[in-house]
Amino acid sequence: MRRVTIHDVAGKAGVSTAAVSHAFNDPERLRATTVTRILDAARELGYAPNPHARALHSQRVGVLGVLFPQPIATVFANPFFASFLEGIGSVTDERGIGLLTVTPVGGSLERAIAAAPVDGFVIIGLDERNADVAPLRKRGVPFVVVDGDAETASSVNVDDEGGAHAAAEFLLERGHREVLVLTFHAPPDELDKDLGVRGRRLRGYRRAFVERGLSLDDDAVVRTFVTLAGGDSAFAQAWATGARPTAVLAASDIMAIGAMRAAKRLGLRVPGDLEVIGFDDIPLAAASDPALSTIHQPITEKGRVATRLLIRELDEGGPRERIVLPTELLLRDSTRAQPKKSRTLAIAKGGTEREGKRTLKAAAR
Amino acid sequence: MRRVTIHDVAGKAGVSTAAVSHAFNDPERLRATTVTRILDAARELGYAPNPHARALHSQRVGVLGVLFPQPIATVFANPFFASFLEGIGSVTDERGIGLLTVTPVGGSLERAIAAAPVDGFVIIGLDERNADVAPLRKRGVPFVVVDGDAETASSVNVDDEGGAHAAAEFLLERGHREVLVLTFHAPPDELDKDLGVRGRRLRGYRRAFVERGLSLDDDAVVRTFVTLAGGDSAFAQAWATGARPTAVLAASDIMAIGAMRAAKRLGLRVPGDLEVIGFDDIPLAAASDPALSTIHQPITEKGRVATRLLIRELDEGGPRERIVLPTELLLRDSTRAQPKKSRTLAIAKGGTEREGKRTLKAAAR
DNA sequence: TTGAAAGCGCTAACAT
DNA sequence: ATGTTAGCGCTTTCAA
Repeated sequence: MRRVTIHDVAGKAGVSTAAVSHAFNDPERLRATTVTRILDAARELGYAPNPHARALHSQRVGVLGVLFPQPIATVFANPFFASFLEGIGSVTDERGIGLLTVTPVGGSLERAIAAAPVDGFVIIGLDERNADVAPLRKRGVPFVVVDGDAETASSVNVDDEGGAHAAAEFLLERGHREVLVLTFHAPPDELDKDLGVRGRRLRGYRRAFVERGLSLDDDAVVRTFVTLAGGDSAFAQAWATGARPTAVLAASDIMAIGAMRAAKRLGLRVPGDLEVIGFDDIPLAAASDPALSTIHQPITEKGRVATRLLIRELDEGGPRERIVLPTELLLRDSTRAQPKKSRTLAIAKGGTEREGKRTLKAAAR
Repeated sequence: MRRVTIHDVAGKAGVSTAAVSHAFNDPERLRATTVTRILDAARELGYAPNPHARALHSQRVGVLGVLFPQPIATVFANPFFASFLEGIGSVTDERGIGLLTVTPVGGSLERAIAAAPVDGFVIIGLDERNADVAPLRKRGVPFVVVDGDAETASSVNVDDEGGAHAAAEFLLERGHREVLVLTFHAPPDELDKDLGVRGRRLRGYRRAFVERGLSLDDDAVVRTFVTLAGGDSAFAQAWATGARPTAVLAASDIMAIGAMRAAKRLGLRVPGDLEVIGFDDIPLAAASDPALSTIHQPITEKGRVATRLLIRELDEGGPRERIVLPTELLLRDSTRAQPKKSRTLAIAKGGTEREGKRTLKAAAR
């Protein structure tokens, strides 16, 4: 069942292949009757242009890649990424372009990057300094970095440090002194450098302590997996080793929810005996029981912004930008009620510098 | 910043383009020193083969498409699809192939299908009879149908009717007579034909009633959106119009969870005043409060099976298969406890015919 | 061991 | 208005 090509159509319609191409791409150039004849022939034959040939010629496939530094199964299992992809998808969809998820092939991103039929990449959670980014440059397609720093490409981040600081500050202000901090395991290549999102959030927590003349002890900081089970076991284990926290700061909602589960099992009431603040505001946060107080970050918007940036760069070679979206403390039911007029207590400062609280855009470099 | 091509490498290494190609794909053919020289040149230049050119020639891109008949934003927002994609992704990942989500472009799937640079499609929720499937044939690439019937392609389904029957039977057996059934809105092209998944589940519920000499009244069946809000408002509205159900059968978990939310708001206790059984067993079902009793279907496995089938067809032109995976009633806390030795009460019969309860494979047609 | 050259299917500049 | 033709970048016979 060989695929029918432009030649077959040309033959059947008694014209050249150029005519067929024109009939599809620029019908005005041809006499109307010819166009009809060609289109009829195409339909009868069931002709559809070969996307690879088209891509080869036009140097454009109409597909964007989203690069994850981890197996694809773990990304779809993660509500955070689902929301992020939702944002990306909403703009690719509206522009009629495709979305390809790109993940390591046999452990290496390089092969995956080289082989991906895409016009550009959105990369998430990968610092530009990362070795995996080199192949991207080789590939010669534009990319934008999300949740990571970049010198030579546009980037989209949120104010992780500000958000974390707001969360810690809230708890400290209320008098908590026994606070358990749950953070991610460091990625293998990063070790203890506290780079990226994890480092920024940790710095935010720590700064709030320091500002009050307190310190965040190392044994109050537990690193674990970014999963329900991770948060659960981390809390349970801390408890088992004698920790008696009155509050939890979790660097991700899913870990926070896990910690709440463990706390409930240990007979603690949330927020009565234990106040908990997560990070991210994934959809599950609002649905958990009790509903999780958290640092909201605009996950979906982040995907949208990054994708628009990439498309603009593709279409017009637009300037690089460095965007930082705001985060905010969102109080729900895992913290004890305050005045509670608005659910939003504070909007963390946008940008790590002194810019206002809205989107921060830095000029091209 | 023009992309470096095989010609550049050939020039730099002082060989022909053919030699460069050989160095990469069949180094044995060349003298070792030549290979090294070529590879060095390639590295220095930062050469990476153009995936489009490669695809054009080999008629293979190494990418599979997943076709959704709906906007991409709604698919990532839906936990069911996330699990499904997780299954697909786990096998594409392990085979080192890419995953492209394909959704309607400007309302039409046809353009999207024609333009997608893929070697084959997994299509979900689209009956083969659907008009949108014709372009797929034109495209000339193999595809497998999930959650839909197919004559000319392989298909993967679950025993929807059996599962639904088991759920209804469980409730009826316990004496419930006022049962509210929540089902999907019919897709526009399907109208009232009760085709596909929706029809099969509804038939399963109905059969359980009929078998006991009861009937499932039309006003006990509410059609709504497959969302939390859909289930919530459907239940609330039924209640408002005087319905006083003692049990709910929901054709999807998310609607079931929505209904529970509405019930709680109305002061009903689940499962005390109201027993609820969902369908699908999405991850959220286990995490809801109370944990949702449901008909488990192997969502992730379905994705895996479909993808393996497709890859086999691609690689070896394997035979078509028609697979039906089993469903089972899974009792958690939204139904009142029974003996409760095992959480699994019954395994619905696999297959709509009389096959056993394991995977049903029909021979090629 | 290496290279020349013919495609793969399509587009578009340039004829006619 | 329609056709000729030269690529796009790579692979792969076939010949040298």
